[in-house]
Amino acid sequence: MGLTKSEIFTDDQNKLASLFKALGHPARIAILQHIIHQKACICNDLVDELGLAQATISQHLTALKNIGIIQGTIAGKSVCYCINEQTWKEIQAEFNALFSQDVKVNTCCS
Amino acid sequence: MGLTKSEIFTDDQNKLASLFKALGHPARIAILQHIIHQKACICNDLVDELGLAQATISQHLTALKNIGIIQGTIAGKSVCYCINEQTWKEIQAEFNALFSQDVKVNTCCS
DNA sequence: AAACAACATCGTAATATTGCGATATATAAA
DNA sequence: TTTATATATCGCAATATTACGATGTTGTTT
Repeated sequence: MGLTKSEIFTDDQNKLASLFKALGHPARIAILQHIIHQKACICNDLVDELGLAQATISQHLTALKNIGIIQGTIAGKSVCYCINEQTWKEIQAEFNALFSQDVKVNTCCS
Repeated sequence: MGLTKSEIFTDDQNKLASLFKALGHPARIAILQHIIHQKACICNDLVDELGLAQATISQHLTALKNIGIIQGTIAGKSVCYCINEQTWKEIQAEFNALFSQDVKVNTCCS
C-alpha cells in the first residue's frame, strides 16, 4: 500500500515521526547545516553548494518549512531562510524527551 | 527518480539522515516506546498492541535493527527485542551534536 | 514597459515505502 | 513425529518520495 495508518497511533507519535521523517534526507541535513553555518542562506547558494536542481532544493526547503524548523523572509529578489529558534528548541526538547529516558536493558538480552 | 543522490553528500550527512529516516514512522516510534516501557518485548505483543499485521511489525523491527538501535535475542519460540544501549547513546550523541549548536538568527529574518 | 533574476509550483518518470496475505523456518509441546 | 506457536521473508498492490524540466510568480533593473 504505501499508506501509513496514522489513525492507529497517537498524535504525539505521529508528530514525532513526522519531525524525524522531515530530517531523514541528506539534502535536508546539508541544507540545515548550511543555514546554521552561514546564519542564513538563499536558495541559489544551495543550488551551487549541493548538486541538485533548483526545483529540488526548493522542494526540500518546503519540507523543512512544513515542520517549522526554518522560516523564509523575502529579501529583494531572494528569500532569506533562517532557523526558527522557537521551533528548533521545541524539536530539541521532543528529541530529548525520547532520548533522555533510562533504557536499562532486560536480562534476556545481555 | 525517487532515488536519493547519496553520492553528493558526506558520509556523516547520509548516516545522520538514515538515522532520522528510520525513526520517521509512527509505528517505529510506538515500537521503541513500547520496548522502553516494557524493558523488552516480543513481536506478538506488538501485533496485539498496535493494529498492524505481524509481517508489517516484523518489517518495522528490521528497520530499527538495521540502524542498531534495537537488538533481538532468541528466547524460546519468541524473540526478545531490547534497546542496544551502546547504539542508543551514539545516536543520542549524534542528535545532540546537531541540535546543541548555537543557532543565532540572522537579522534578515527577525 | 520590457527584460531579467530568484524562487515556487506543476507535471511526470523512476524508485522507495508501507502494508498484508501467503509461505518458510525454527523452536516447543503433545 | 506430528502439531502448534512465533517470527522472518517473499511477492505484490497502493501510495509516497525524489528529482528535474518547464512554466508561473514576484520583485528588480534598465
